[in-house]
Amino acid sequence: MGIQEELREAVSAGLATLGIELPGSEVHLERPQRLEHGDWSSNVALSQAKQAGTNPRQLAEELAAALRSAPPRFVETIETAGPGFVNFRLGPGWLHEILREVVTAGEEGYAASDLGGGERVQIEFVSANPTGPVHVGNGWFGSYGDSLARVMGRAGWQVSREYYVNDTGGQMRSLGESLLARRRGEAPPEGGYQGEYVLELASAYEGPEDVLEAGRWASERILADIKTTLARIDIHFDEWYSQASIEESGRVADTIELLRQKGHVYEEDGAVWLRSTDFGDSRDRVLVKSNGDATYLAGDIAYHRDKFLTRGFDRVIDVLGADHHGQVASLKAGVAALGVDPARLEVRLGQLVSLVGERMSKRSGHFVSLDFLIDELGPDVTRLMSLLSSIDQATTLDIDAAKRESMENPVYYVQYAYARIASIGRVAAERGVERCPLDQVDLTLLVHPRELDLLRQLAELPRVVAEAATERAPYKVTNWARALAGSFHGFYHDCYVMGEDVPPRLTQARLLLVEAARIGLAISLRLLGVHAPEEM
RNA sequence: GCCCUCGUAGCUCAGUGGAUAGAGCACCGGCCUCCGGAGCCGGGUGCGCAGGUUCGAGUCCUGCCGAGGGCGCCA
Repeated sequence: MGIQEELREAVSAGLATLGIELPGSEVHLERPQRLEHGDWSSNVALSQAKQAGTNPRQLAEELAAALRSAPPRFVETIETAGPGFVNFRLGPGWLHEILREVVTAGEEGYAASDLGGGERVQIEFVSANPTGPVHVGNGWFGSYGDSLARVMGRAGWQVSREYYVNDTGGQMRSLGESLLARRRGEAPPEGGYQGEYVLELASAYEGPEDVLEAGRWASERILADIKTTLARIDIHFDEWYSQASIEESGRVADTIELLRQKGHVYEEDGAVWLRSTDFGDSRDRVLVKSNGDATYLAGDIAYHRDKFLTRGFDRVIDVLGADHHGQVASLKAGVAALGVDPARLEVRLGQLVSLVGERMSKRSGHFVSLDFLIDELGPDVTRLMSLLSSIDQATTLDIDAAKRESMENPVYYVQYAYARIASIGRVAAERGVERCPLDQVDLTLLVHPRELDLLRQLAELPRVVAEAATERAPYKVTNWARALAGSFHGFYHDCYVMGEDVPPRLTQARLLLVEAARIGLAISLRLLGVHAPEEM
């Protein structure tokens, strides 16, 4: 049982002596923002006072008194403060226990959990149309989706990463027309693809003057480039799922038939409609156009039928740009019509990324490619920039500013901490200082405020990873990594590991602390997809 | 017109209904005899506006203002 659970149980027991029944699992505990408020704090007196028929301050006082008579482990003082908080100040022992835990669990085990209970979740992200290079926005949500997958994986979900490849007729034809036009030395048709890349592809194309075949050929080349680009920022997929394959296999028609059998479909004006209003949509939607073609929605429903009913994912998370907001209700309705609980489909809409003075559009050819951004900033900066804040936050990226600031960038701040740790290791090796086994190190020597601050930070990582997973918010890991790096730099400055006046036993304890910091940083950087460099 | 998301320091952003709202950047001062100065220490009244809910609101509700996005037999 960790210290947090022990405190919860103690509070629960203390409340019981006052005639208030509240299970330990429901006791709210938090780490106060200010150190003067102790190491742990509970607001139960505030939340329970009303039911108990007393005022919060009085209840807090009574609870504190009850707890003082049988203080939990490591607790040194119990105080009441503010409107009725009960604050616990702990001795450094609990932090030494954390240190032991971090080093024992190591890079693979620390902050890993079974929170997801092995639930099979598919995360679909990027899914950019293979009609042109991926742009900055794709990379932004790509980093998000990939790090979310890493975070949820560490928190006990069984995660699969998927890219939906939109390689169906209409777009392939348009791409093919643009390609063939370029090969003939003409401008692409109205509404075609104007980008430079089409010109390059056209000069390499040696196939027949067939629009569809030219389009398919081009999209394959483009998709290969997309894979290469995403791999530069360490994004890889378990599955590249072809939309055309669903159509060609007849599963779209099949799905529409299934919906018809379930009575959710009707015909009007020569088209086939889904009665999506029965499932919360604002209007009914067309599944088959009057010209006989299936709509995008029909394909998307068939695709999600495959996700849920054929492949059997417990949960599906679609990461989309906010510009896809309009299709969410229809897709959820379609899923519900199939008999799948729509709550199992989670759509994360990311606010759009804009660039200073740029308007991105693939068709017009005006966009900043992800490759360009990586060339400018490097893979680590590119990746971390997009994981600096919530995807609910609309951002305007200023590439020039990012370059100017690159030496002051948070990435370097964090990586520098890692490099310093590695450097300590090298110096220790040079001086022949070897690390003792864990059970021979006297951790009680670690009492410097900087040391304890670093340990407090390390203690947070399991909670941060769990929160990042359940809230689908990998940027929380970024915040933690920055905070840990800050704690480490402070420690590094004030606490020499192998300084002249540092006794060997303290050196040993600090070496272990440094190793724990390294483990924490390595874990967080790996979750973020950023390198942990030995040197810079 | 209707719907969704977002408005926090000069800038980029944190902030499970809790205590004196925090970081980084930029700006101004300090700090190298020892493990990397890409570092450390100090310098700060800003929650778009107005109501409401309650012991307590940056956080929840309503309205307004502002920004972005959506409302196709496009994908």
